[in-house]
Amino acid sequence: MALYTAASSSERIAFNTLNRKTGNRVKREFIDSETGDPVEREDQVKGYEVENGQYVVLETDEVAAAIPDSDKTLKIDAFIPCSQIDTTYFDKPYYLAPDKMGRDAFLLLRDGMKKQGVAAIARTVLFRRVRTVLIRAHGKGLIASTLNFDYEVRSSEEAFDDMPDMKIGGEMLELAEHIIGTKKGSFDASTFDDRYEAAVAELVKAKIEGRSLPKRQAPVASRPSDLLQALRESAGIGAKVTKPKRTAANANRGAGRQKAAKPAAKAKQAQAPPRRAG
Amino acid sequence: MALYTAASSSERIAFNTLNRKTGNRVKREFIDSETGDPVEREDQVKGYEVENGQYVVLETDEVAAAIPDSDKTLKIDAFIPCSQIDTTYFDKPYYLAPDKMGRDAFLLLRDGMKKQGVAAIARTVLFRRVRTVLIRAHGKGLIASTLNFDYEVRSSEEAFDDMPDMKIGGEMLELAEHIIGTKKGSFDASTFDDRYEAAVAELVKAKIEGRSLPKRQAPVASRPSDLLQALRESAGIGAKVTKPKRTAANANRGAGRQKAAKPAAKAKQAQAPPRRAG
DNA sequence: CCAATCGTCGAAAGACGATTGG
Repeated sequence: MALYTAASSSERIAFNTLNRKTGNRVKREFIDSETGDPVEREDQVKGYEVENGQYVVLETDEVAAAIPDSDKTLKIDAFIPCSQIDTTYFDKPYYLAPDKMGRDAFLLLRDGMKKQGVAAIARTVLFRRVRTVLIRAHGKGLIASTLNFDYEVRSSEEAFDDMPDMKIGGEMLELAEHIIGTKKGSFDASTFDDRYEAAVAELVKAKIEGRSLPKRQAPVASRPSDLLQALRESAGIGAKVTKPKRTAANANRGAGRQKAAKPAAKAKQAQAPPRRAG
Repeated sequence: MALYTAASSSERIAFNTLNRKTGNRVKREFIDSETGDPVEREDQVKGYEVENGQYVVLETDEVAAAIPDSDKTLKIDAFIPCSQIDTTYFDKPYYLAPDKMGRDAFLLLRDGMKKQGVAAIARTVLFRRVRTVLIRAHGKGLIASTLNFDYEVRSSEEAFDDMPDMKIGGEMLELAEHIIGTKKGSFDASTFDDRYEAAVAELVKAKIEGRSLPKRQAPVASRPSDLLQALRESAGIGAKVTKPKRTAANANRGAGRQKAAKPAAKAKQAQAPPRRAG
């Protein structure tokens, strides 16, 4: 079977960090916190803090030995009724498709599960961990969701600790149901848009075109991929663009590193945590 | 309303990187990729790569201006039938509990939704983005799942591109259903254990106790939190523990940084501090 | 090339964001 990532934030606008003074990209170097000397990769070891400032040292290969062997298979443990699934455990979704070999078995699994109204609990090694996955029929194929480990999911008891054990009934409940009835809608993913992403895209576009952005204009929400397309088109127009000076010797290195470019604008964390809503 | 993280990997064993030669912790410094000079935080700006090596510069405050204002509320857009929900969009789960003020409204919402078999689609600002969340009744309270943005979820079309449009029927399907029937189980989160985590915990424990670990022993799968407890108990026994040398001048800084240390041996948080969103 | 990892920051035991492994 082949796994395809079903959800990914890779379409987001990606930035690199630059040095304002030179326009060059920035890279990070690891230095000793006491001596300030650079620490090469082969001198970096893992430390488990036993007590304040006391560490047990673990060598890279010792940690690597703990990684489970991957036989690249997906082993089904059991089939469970779809009604029993606790979605709190859901981690990431992957589409599952058959490879050349297992097409018949794949279709049998899909249709058998669909007919019985069950999902499969399976295990597979994914990124160094043995992951439990939940497999369900999904359209023409299957969808596998990795499940959080038991220790990762908190009990709701604490959160609902001082919840009154009271049930609403009678007229009040009818009123609530009426209000709910007036706001019926449907699950429409096209409304799940990302205004921050749109605003950042608009900002970049304005910069490229040499415009200044009106303060706090409400950005038009649209698919970032459309905006990326627009950005690419705008790019030719040119504006305040910084071209880093580079030495001939470094030209290749720099080009290679562009691939590593990573997403996401981190600006100031304007979000102070405790927030009241609702 | 208050939001409580329902799933977190914070109970995992966390390491710090050490310099093998000195036993000191390592920290990272940002340096200019061409000149090699350190780049201070205030000189770090975002660059959007327009073309190979050409960047549009975005200042931190410009990017920050794109962050939506948070009025700290949770606005319900609509109620949708639970049957319509596409779990491919699920991102992270949060428990929702009422604050002092809104207890009645909370219970009305919970019981009204439960009775009608619907979930609420709402919006709130979470970590700089306006997020769409799906709210459902869950035990005594509510659970809110952030939903992936539309552009983050891939169409399954590509993955299921060359899936034969064939349906299994008759005897073969019956056989499949029979096999499924023989492997019926239940959704049991206690079996969702993390063998890698357990093996790493065992490795650390062995190190602390001065044992050497048998090669590739099959680690006993148990809750990492139990293992962490065991580690704490072992810690007194002492073994090969590295104590970083520190200068008097750095003692305070070092102590301060310990807080920053991801508490590997973190005792279970009595109660996760609620993020207020309500 | 993408996605998961990893270390750090800072307060939220969570998210960011550069890096690297598959």
